[in-house]
Amino acid sequence: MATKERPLRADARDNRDRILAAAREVFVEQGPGAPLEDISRRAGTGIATLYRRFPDRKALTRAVALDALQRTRDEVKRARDDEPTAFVALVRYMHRVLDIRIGAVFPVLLEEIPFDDEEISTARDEGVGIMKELVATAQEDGDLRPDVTHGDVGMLLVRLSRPMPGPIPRELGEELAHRHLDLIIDGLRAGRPGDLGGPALTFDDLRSMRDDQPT
Amino acid sequence: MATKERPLRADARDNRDRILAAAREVFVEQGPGAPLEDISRRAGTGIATLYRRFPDRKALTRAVALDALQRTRDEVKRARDDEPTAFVALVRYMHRVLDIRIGAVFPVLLEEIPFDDEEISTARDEGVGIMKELVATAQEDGDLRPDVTHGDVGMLLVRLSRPMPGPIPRELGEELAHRHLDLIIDGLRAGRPGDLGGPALTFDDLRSMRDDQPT
Amino acid sequence: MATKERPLRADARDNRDRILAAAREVFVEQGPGAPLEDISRRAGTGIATLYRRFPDRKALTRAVALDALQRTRDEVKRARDDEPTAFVALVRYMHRVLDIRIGAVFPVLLEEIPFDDEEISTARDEGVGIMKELVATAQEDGDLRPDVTHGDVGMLLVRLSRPMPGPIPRELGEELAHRHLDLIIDGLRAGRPGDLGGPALTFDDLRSMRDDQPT
Amino acid sequence: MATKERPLRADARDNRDRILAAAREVFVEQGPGAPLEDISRRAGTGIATLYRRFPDRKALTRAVALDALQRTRDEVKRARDDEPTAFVALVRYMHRVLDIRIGAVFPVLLEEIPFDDEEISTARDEGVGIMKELVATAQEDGDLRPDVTHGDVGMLLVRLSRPMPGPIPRELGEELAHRHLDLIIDGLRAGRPGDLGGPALTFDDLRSMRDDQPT
DNA sequence: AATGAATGAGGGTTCATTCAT
DNA sequence: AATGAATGAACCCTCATTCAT
Repeated sequence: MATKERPLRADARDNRDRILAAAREVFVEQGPGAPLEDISRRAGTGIATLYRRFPDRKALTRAVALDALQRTRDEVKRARDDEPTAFVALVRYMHRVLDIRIGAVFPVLLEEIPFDDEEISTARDEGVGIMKELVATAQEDGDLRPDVTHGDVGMLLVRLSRPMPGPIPRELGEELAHRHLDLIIDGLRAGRPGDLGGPALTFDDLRSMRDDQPT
Repeated sequence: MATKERPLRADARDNRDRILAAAREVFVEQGPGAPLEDISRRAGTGIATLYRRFPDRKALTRAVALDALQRTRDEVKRARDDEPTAFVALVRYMHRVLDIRIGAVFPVLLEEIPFDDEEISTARDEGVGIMKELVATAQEDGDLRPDVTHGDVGMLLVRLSRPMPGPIPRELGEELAHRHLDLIIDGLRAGRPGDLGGPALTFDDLRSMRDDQPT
Repeated sequence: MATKERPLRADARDNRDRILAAAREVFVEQGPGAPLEDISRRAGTGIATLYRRFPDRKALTRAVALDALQRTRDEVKRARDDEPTAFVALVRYMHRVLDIRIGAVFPVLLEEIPFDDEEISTARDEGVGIMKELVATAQEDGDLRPDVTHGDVGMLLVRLSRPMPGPIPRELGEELAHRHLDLIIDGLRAGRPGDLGGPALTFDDLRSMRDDQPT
Repeated sequence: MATKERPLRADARDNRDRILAAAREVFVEQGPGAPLEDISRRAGTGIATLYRRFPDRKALTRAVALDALQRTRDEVKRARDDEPTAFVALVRYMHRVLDIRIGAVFPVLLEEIPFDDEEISTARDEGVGIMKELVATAQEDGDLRPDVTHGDVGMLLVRLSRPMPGPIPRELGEELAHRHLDLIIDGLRAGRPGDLGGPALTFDDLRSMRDDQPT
């Protein structure tokens, strides 16, 4: 579904990479609706070059998202492999996700990428799969409260990944996100007094909701 | 300061209220840059009617913000007066704010509203003032962890107020927000293991950031 | 063509007059495209009252123009009757026309009022007719150079009647118009060295041009 | 001061020139508030092309004004250098300005252009300076009446530059303007009977009026 | 292959005109 | 009869996308 591309010439490859990096930055700063010309300018190329690499906004968004999902998957793997307990791995993973900032494109991702996009699905499912295991294990270990789902973990990360509105400088904003994540992590620990109300959703629930929408 | 408006005709009043309600909803769903025509359509009026009531986007934005701030202030007062402990009052207040649910936009609004707008300042300062007291008292009572600030409380509410991206039905989205708030509240309780990193900001810090911006 | 109106009630008559006066002022200040709401506000009535008296902008413009044309005709009559020579009468008439400021609506008048508007035609033709006589007589008297036409006189008045663009205060602008008229009058006197080039047009020429335009 | 523009591509240069020419024409015909879409249509381009060359209405207006001022300055220089007497040079200059024919808009433009725009100031001051000399010399020579100012000359040109309202074909309109200019020139000659009333303004007076406006 | 230029569609805002009180 | 409110059409400007060099 996403193969068959012959390798790009070296300079073209460079351009593609620079555009992707610029897009990541600009999306984080201005949101996923930022003017594409801003992106090409930051990448130091003409707008037409951007369009040669990415046929339209959706393709660019998808590429940024795919990249982020792959990094996310790599991070969760590494966390699982490196850390002594599932809970510690989960904590490390969550902080890394904030750094990757997939939240910047997540809304568009959910709304516009076709369900059967293989590369995307693969990266996401691999990442989610491992995260799901970490959640289960941490609950078995008695470290993570039993009434949260891996869907909660994902959604909380989305909430934290979006930049705070307002005139908060970028660096400070990132520090705040990590601070608030720490706070949430303390709420995730086992032994909390109250039971959680509200719906306990999984990623599969979210996916099937999307498929129901006729929009 | 409410500049000498004579009472509107009944039908005009109705329209104004409907437009305000529609704006609240649409801003939450689409962000504060949403097309004004979407708002007027949802209110069931023509676009020019919206403009007759609110001379430009800023005026409408301000009205939505003011309304939300006033409701918020009323809720925090009621919570303080009705509930047995400061912590319980704080919890109730946070859930109510999610229902008012407009938190997501108001930091953005504050950027666009002149610093010396009296009605806005009054409503905000009253609300924040009481919330600050609740935070302090709950910490003295030993119910709230000592390393969170009232700024954290406000910002967490902002994060929770934005609807999750994707095709999640509105009602479910609200239930999720309350669920995640419960989780966060458990993280706010005293006696948590880890210390919070990151900057401990107050509302005054946020305000002074705004004043520093050259924009 | 413009009779048959039964006399208005006294207060309605008042409103009509106030609106007409306001329109004259506003057209002079803002040009003939000024917002009608500005006019009704200056007249101290609601916009709907204006529309009750004048079904649309054209009707209002026409009324202002008719009023100005009638005053103009009256002025030229009075000048002819009062002054000792045709040239002196012509000079007086020209200065009076500047005060009446018909130029403010003249463009619209020429472009939008139907050719067969009787009241308009009558007032204009009476005024032009007398002016034509004055021109002829002044030329016979040897006071006015023989190569100008009454069309030139009319067109020069139009040029002088339009307000100078830019930030010139209204009063000063009027004084300047009279000053420049004095200068032009000196150019109109008999005994000038050069012959005039260019087309020597009459009002009838202008009228027939209009009728040719398909626009 | 010409902000570092690299030379445009040939086709873009063509478009720019065509848009500028179209703007000149349309502004003269419809006034400086004419729809920009009319201008782009007359230039044979899309509206966005106009906006690519001129970021907003002000920039276009400024470019038209600058172009006219530069041509005017060139004409007055050439007239001064070529003609035997100052008066003859002045006469030639005035006729040339009518051909440039943009006088009608530039006072309005000057309102909208920052006082310290160097290119504009330079072109204008050079042109006005030479014209001022011509006026003074012609008066010393006894050819020009002593009671007119160079401000009068400029303002009369503005009045003549605007097209007559109504359906007068463009060519005829230009011939009329030259005819009326001849008439005015005869009024400007020395030895005229009447003294001029009204305010004798200079360009500096007009400029200071602009600076006084609180608008 | 890379670039800058051109385009059309969309959203903000104003105003002439019609409608309900 | 008089008023204020509501409406749609027009114009400004921005941006995603296509085209010519």
